[in-house]
Amino acid sequence: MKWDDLSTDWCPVARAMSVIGDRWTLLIVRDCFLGKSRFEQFQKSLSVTRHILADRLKRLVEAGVLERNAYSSRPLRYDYVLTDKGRDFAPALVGLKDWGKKHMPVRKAAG
Amino acid sequence: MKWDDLSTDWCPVARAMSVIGDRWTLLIVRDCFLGKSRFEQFQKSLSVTRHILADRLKRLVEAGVLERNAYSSRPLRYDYVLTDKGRDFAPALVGLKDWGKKHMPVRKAAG
DNA sequence: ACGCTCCGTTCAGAAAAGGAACCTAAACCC
DNA sequence: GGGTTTAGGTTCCTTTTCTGAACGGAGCGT
Repeated sequence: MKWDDLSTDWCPVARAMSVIGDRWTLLIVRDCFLGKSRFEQFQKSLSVTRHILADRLKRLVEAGVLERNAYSSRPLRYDYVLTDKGRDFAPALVGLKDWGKKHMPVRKAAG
Repeated sequence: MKWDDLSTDWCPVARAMSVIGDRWTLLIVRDCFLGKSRFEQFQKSLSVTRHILADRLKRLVEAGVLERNAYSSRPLRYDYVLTDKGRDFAPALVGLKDWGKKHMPVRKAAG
């Protein structure tokens, strides 16, 4: 199965993964829920390379999860905000958060 | 940020992603919920390369999401079943499913 | 003995990610 | 008006990861 084929899979989980099933993509969406919206904010928050960040933002916009808006016209700057589709991702994010909170305590190793 | 560093991130979503935030890992877990448990079953279902499948199963076992059990001792065969930690992932999976169902209809392109 | 099933492992080539430097365009600073 | 800073990318090269396909081992049927 190729990555792109996921988007037409019979399983809705697989189709969801075709958009957010990436190392960084879901964390970008999380950051959006936490109020971040700008390239530099994501980059500092995630320490992801600018290269990858630009790519993932573009994909999220193409997928309709984020919207790219000019928040300043004089220096012409863009930011990224959640669409309805993106905001609707909240329950899934909460599910992941709850699981992480319960089953992934912050410790390096057992012992 | 490195992949491994996610497991000690302050954010529980990030810590969750350190385990299941991979192309295939979450789909393997989904298959487990759908009753699959054997290497060949996962491989046929996901069309993932055997190499990667073996690696992801090992990680899931190490993370305590799956358990590796011998289901046959004479030819000595193993399968993988959800632990409590793994079963507890159900709500997150449902969240992803709902979002995929609502926002990722099965069509190639918008018309 | 030969092939089949099942669970992997190994290897070469392709794709993706990482890291750092560079670019544009305007603003701000003196 | 020249140098620096801010913001949002892009480009390049190296390293890591993934893919595809073949191989291995251990039992089982015939």
